[in-house]
Amino acid sequence: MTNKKRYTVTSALPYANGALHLGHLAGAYLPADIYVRYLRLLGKDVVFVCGSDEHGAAITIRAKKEGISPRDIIDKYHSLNKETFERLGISFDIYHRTSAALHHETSQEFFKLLYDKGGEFEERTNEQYYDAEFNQFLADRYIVGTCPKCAHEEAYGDQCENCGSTLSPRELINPRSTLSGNTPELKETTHWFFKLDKHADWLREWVKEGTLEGAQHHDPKTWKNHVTGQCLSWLDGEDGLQPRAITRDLDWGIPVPLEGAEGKVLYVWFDAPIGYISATKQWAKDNGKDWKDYWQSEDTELVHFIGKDNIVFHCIVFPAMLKAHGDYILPVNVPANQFLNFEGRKFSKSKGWGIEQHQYLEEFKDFPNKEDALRYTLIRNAPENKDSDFKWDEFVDFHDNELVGNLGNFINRVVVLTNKYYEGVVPQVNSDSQVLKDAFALVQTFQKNVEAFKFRDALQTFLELSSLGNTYLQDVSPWKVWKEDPESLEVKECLSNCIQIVTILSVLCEPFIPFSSEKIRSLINLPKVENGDLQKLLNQLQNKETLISEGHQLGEPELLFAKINDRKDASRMQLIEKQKQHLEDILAAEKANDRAPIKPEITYDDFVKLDVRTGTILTAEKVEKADKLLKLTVDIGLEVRTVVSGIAKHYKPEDIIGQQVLLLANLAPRKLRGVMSQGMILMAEDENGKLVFVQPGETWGNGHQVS
RNA sequence: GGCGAGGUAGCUCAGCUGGUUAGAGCGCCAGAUUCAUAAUCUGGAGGUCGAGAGUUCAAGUCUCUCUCUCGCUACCA
Repeated sequence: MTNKKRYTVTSALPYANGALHLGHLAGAYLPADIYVRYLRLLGKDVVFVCGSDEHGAAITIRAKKEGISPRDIIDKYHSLNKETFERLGISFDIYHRTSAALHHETSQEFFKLLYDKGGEFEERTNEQYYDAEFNQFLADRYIVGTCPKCAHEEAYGDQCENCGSTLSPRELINPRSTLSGNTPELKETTHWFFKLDKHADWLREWVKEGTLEGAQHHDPKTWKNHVTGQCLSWLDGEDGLQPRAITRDLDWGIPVPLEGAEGKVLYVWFDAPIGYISATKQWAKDNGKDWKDYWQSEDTELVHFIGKDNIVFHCIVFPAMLKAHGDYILPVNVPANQFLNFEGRKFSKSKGWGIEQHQYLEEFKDFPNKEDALRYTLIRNAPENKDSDFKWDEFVDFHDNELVGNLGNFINRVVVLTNKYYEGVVPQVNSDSQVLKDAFALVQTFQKNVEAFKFRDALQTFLELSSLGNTYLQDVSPWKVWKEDPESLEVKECLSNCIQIVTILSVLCEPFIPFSSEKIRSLINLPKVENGDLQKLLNQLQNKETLISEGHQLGEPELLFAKINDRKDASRMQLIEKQKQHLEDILAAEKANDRAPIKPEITYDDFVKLDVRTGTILTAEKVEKADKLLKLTVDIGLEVRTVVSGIAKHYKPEDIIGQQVLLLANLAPRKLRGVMSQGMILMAEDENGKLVFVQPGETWGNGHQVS
């Protein structure tokens, strides 16, 4: 954290074509929310913006296929995501949308300014395939056709998956649109490209050294390794930076603000990051602020929170745009997170693997602490520097051990004891005791961690503070002293110190578990934490002032958190078991469905076209520069064939010499990794992908037919 | 094969620019305690830091080689 006057914090704009899952939350939204809430607690001037990214071909295509309008789709997901974030306590100052008129204007102005300035864009005209029925130009992957190299009939416009050739759509024989199935026509079209390449030099210096035009802009050591690494691999990559198209032929998006550019819109990655700016504008308008203070003032720190898939856009492309424009500040940090997996696998919507944010809220609607339980677990195990894994068992452990056993229990002990001994009134205070000094030290460590975007460590430090309280309480054991002497000063001091610690906890936890913070405050009968409260607390600790004064009346004891693994009430554990069962069902279903369905019927004539022969492997060797390929020579009686087979992962060359096999002998020859393969070895594959030779059941001569 | 990340206690992981007996949490074992949601506190066991070589007075920490894992990618089935 720099000591700037203002802070502009952004979270990646979600694409309004679907719901978000826990990985998104852990990656870009929760960390940003924590940082922002922390800044607010310090009394900083901060704006936290986000919103829906609502343009792009995926939305129009889906709309056409479903027979609804793009507007229907974006409205649905915009409200779903906005509302879900709210319910989870993600405290955006504004959740805007890129379909808003203000955003269209802002993007067009931005484009126009770069265009008029000259030197930033170039125009390129070429012919592209066009689907007349769907009335749009086709991206490469929306075109299929016959591969010119291997005659595979389902090759994509950019690549043939059969022979691996890199293709361009024009090379396909019999191209078809995947939208309408029709043959697309070629049409000439013009697009604008942003000359990213001309920005490479200063970008490299900016990323590597943190300097901008000779001046120190940020400390590059504060950037995460994987962020810097990925940027440099782009900047120093084989082809370096290339001009990138920033327009598309589409009827859904922001029209290119130029004469003769009808039917063209700004491409998503040009338009989406500008969404941060337009969101800020709208917020400023609604709140009587000047948006320029937050984007064009050197006194402002800009931070983008994103997932690792977005690093290049936020560390290279968008900064280049901002710099090209000239009036804008650049991000001081882009603390991108890696990915969160779910129970050992990637989130997969189609397979039902994982859980979406709104689903979680729905499934756990009867769980008392659902928002903070989730926030806590996701941060506790956030993919800050490497991919991490969400597990239900850990969710239960973290919740029950740390939130309930450590934090909740400490607070409860303190409130119960104070109520028992002093009717809930804060006893005599000594704000200069050692335990409070220790607590202050932990608060400072906590701050250091948050400011370095180490939220996992911050949470751990937070928990250490709660542990400090438990240990202290145990050491003094006021319940023992009390039995001897109910008027003991030691007991009063101990409990008062504990109450001070609870007060600190109630503030520190607010960025992470805001709902619980409020509950803790009500237990100690203080108002909800508000902006600047942490700063106030720091000053008080520094000056050894009391945080909560003698005579203050606490609230009634009440349990903060309910254990999940509760012997008296199984209901919460059942929620978890249900989730785990759901995953097991998916796995079981996968296993059951693993046998591929029977292919479409063929005739006997089709079958007899195959010439399968018995054979024996004579020699085998690895094919160079290929992990899976073995080059075999196979004796099929009449002749010896050279066959390349993808079995290197399953068999060592020396182990299969003499192996009897079945060979598809009349398959068209094909070159693989430079070796001509004359036929194909028949293999059987099980559900784990294990391959095994298919062979005659007894020793058999070579060259006999299989029928 | 290429690119990237990584192999540190049973599990999940910290260990920055090389420097005293390698750490935390969970789990396990033992004990203390009863204010508290079978919570808490204390102590203990457990690691030749993937393998080998090298640089160095000194290496999880630097260099090289090898090996294995994961992701992307290429080649497949």
